[in-house]
Amino acid sequence: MATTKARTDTRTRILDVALRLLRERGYGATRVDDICAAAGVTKGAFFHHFDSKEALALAAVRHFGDGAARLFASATFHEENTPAGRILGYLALRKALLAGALPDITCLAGTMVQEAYETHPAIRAACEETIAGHAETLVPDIAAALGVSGAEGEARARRLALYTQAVIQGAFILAKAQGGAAIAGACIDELSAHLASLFDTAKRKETKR
Amino acid sequence: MATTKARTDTRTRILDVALRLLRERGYGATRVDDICAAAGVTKGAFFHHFDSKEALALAAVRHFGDGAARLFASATFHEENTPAGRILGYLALRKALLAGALPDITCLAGTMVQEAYETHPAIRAACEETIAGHAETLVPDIAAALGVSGAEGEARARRLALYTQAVIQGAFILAKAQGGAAIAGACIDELSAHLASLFDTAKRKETKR
DNA sequence: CGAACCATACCAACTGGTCGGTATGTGTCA
DNA sequence: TGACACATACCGACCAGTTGGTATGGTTCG
Repeated sequence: MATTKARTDTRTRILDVALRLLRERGYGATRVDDICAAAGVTKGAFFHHFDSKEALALAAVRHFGDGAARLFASATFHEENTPAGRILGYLALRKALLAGALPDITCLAGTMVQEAYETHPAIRAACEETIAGHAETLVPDIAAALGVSGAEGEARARRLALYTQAVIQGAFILAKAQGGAAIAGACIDELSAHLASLFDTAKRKETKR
Repeated sequence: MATTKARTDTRTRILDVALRLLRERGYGATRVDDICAAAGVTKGAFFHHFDSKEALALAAVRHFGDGAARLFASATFHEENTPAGRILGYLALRKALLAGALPDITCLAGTMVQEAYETHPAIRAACEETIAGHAETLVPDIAAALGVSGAEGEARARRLALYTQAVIQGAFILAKAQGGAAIAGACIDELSAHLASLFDTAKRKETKR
């Protein structure tokens, strides 16, 4: 299986490098040659593994999504014993992840979709899937923390889950504009307070009942 | 003054077209030739008015910011007679502006900064200025609605003003990912409810006192 | 077993087209 | 007449993708 391993290594190396460069420069400004040079492979190898630059971008979004999914799935906030605690723990982790350089902490899907949404439908769809899929992991806990259920309750929870993603994506934009992640931390704090207040109101209603 | 007028016309026509194309495709994917063709001018005219593509992008961000400033300065929400009413009126206007095609309603600064923040410092700075300047127009009313004052109160209001911009920027990203502005409306609704709740709490405290 | 065959992984050089930018000419108006 | 506002034609660098090949390791069959 040496061949399979080598193949995986090279492909993954290209994807890791592409992930970094795409987050730094965006899709249009990232040259295939740059990726090849940074990954230490030739262009022939690149086009052996990926049909086109667009196919690479697609794979990179999925690669990014997979990595993020693994990261959050294995995080400790799941051990909190209330739904509200888990959601606030999730946000605390998101804030903690803001340490580090901007290209390492921002969302590839959010970055690329702005360039791609009108011109590259496949990339747009992959970005949408990544963001929506991540938001979806929050829905059950948000619904439970709000004390809602049924289709309508789930819809409300889903709207809030997407709202959290909007805040985080917007926080990244402000961070990029300001050239530092500080503002993003403040945004996540504000979001945490907002959600805590919503969960608190829900809990009080529940207790009263 | 015919020459001055013609000059202004051409320059403005280029800027208007560039604004549209940059919002549709981003900086990297927008060709100077595309802009020239769409504006009905030749390349010579383009480079007569702008030193480089980057200079055009810079001017386009400022052009966008100027237009937005004019739009919001002349809006009717300023006639609301409470600070909270004006802020919620502002958000209602932002929601109303979501009608129309995505490239027409999204923020050029937020779109371009993602591509430019690492590679084009001048563009990043112009985007930052546009976003921060717009947020700044909200600070006095937010501070008043929160019933805070002094340097610390203003800082709190400024954080909230930036938070509103983060939500709106993030809402645009989700809208682009989903291919429709509906989600952005939901995000602004959530933000409105959050702010209304904050203002309400502040008001109650004030009354009690 | 081992020779013939084949698929996979990768490489280096090249190509055809694109794109930002320039050099130079032309018409117009004060 | 000269300064300004363009137009035309062109350049050189760049860049996604191709081509024609090699090296390696696995599979088949006598």
